[in-house]
Amino acid sequence: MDINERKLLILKAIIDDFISTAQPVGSRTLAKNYPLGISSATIRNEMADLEDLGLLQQPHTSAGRIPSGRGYRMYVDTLMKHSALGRNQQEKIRALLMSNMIELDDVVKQAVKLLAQITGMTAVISLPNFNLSKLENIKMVKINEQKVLLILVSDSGEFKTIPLGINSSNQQVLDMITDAMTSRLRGLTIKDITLRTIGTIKSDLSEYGGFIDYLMPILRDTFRDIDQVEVYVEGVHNVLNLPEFQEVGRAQAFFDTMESREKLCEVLDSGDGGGIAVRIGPEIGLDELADCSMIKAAYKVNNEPAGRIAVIGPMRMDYGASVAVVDYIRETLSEIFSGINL
Amino acid sequence: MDINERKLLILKAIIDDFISTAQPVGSRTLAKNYPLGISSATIRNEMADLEDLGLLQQPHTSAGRIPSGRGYRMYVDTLMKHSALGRNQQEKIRALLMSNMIELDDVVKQAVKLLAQITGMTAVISLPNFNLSKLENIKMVKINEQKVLLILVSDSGEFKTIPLGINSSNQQVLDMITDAMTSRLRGLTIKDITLRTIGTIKSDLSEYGGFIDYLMPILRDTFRDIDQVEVYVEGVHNVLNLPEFQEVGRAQAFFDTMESREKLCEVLDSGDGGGIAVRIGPEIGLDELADCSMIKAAYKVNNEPAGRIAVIGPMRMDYGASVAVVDYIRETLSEIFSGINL
DNA sequence: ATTAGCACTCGAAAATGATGAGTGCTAACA
DNA sequence: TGTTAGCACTCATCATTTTCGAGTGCTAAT
Repeated sequence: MDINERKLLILKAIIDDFISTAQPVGSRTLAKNYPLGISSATIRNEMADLEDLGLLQQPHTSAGRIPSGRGYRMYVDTLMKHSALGRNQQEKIRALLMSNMIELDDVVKQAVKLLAQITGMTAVISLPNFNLSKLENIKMVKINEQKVLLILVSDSGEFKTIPLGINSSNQQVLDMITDAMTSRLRGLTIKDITLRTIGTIKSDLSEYGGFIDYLMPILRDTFRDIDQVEVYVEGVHNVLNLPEFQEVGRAQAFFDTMESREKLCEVLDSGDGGGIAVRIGPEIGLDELADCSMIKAAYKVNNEPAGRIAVIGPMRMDYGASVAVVDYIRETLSEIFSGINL
Repeated sequence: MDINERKLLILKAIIDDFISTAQPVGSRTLAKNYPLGISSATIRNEMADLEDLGLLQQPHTSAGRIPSGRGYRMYVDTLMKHSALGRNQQEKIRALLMSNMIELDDVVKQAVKLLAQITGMTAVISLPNFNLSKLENIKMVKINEQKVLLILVSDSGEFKTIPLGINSSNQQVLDMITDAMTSRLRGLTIKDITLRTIGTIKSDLSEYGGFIDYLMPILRDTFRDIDQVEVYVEGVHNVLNLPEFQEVGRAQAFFDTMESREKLCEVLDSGDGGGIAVRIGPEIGLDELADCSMIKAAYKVNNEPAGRIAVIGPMRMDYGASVAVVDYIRETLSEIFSGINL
């Protein structure tokens, strides 16, 4: 038995219905609510075939059918309607994201909030890894007798501040040191900085020997420790509105997963870099999310792939709408971050 | 009918039992499990009296009794056992909080995590309001052609960084300006800074007229906008383990409340500044938390009241243990923050 | 190939009933 | 007079049964 046009039409109708009602859908309701032009009996036969093909499944004998993972996959790949985002929602997104924010972080935080709010699911976004951007400038500012603020500026205009507990020193000395560091380190990524690199700086500054000996180990440790990728999550609690999360245990497991930065990173970073990706159930690659789906995309900074943006929700999500939102936000972010030093 | 020693003993037993089982407690179990030396019938009579006194209540006719708000109040005020924290837990807390952290923020974040973890409930902590600390130093660091980092240092050694979108200028000019600002503003709190104060700075720097005209409105807006109190929340999801939050709706309402910075601030800041406070149900002063309890305390920085720390959980919480933890953490924080410029 | 008809399945919801923890009251007792 | 044993009564909880209906698969007629 092979799959034909009509079977696909029925599959689409079933999935559409299930997505909006969260109830197994039977032949009668299908015949009634969708203009398929065939009777429920015929639909029944086709549904049995679709089940044999592994695209549908039955929770129990006398229930309707629900889509299987493979069913959703086929739906997403070939059946679903790719709706574009409404004009007014586009406006809203642009307005909020383009309202004069100075820092990339702020824009990204706003974006993830928006994404969660619009989709009613959980949104996740990762920031470009600071480690991988090239250093442009290094500064140290004396805050008080015990504290110095280290400022690392990247060539894309992002910066990172790191407070250091360093005993008294004067600003001139700090400036000399950071000037030397900047000339040695400019153009390198943080990952590139090795013990040797730091050693060369020391030799430039023999006059401040003692202080340098004190400072360098601290800087070495600092550079070594800047490696966490920032991930922002929003709308975790939204899932409580969905029928599939009505058991507290289920919800709790989801929350736990969403609190694990590593798991999220793993899930975000897996797979192709390119366009927009829809991961269904086990495709996500994480047991805890085996009955969820994820839509993710990479946004760009200066036309280079930078961070990832994703929506996570039940398998039964409105793929069409969600893809549209993720795509539009990805596009808007990439546009905002294109070619400008914020 | 007045309240006597025995009634109090029974009340205490009931509350102790209810706290650990979350089940209405009846006369028989009470007689069986507690060495009260009287029969269940007598206990029944006393319980009826306690109910008349408004200290107990009955979910329905044929159930046991549960404590009322007033019952808990009496329990907390006069009956409960004030347990001290175990030696090893004390060690753990000290070790974690005193491990060389440079910033007050970091210590506080660690503290709130600990508090949530130890109590198994939700922990909230507010940071000292930066607005109210005296300015010690002001710096501006040029990040790149479009961006300047404003650094405000308080006399307690805390600082705040604020990125400003300011077009090109050179570091010398920025230094001149911040020197002037520092000498004018040192010792003031941010709240003290008015339009007039800013005006006086301008007159000091007539030579940079144009740039000042450009800069001042930005600074004015910046100062005006630094007024949010930071609040950290941890362990919101812990409540899902408690029987009183097994209905999703209930949990959701709680989560929503915990996400509202304003509500939390309101609740934290209300009432006396002094020692440790236990707020039971409606005493919290927030409808959404009317069936929760909160234990809160103020910690000190440099021996001045600074931020608040609190645990929020169901009315049926282990008050003795929770008070002990909150108290110990408050004390440890105050100690860490005493007299030292971090 | 399609569909009407029918017997059958099985979960969900409602109805029923047993259980038992709990109460209040009364009367007997120390 | 305070305490307690005894008893009738209440009522949530749980298990069992019943009913209901949406849904299925199969067969025979179109």
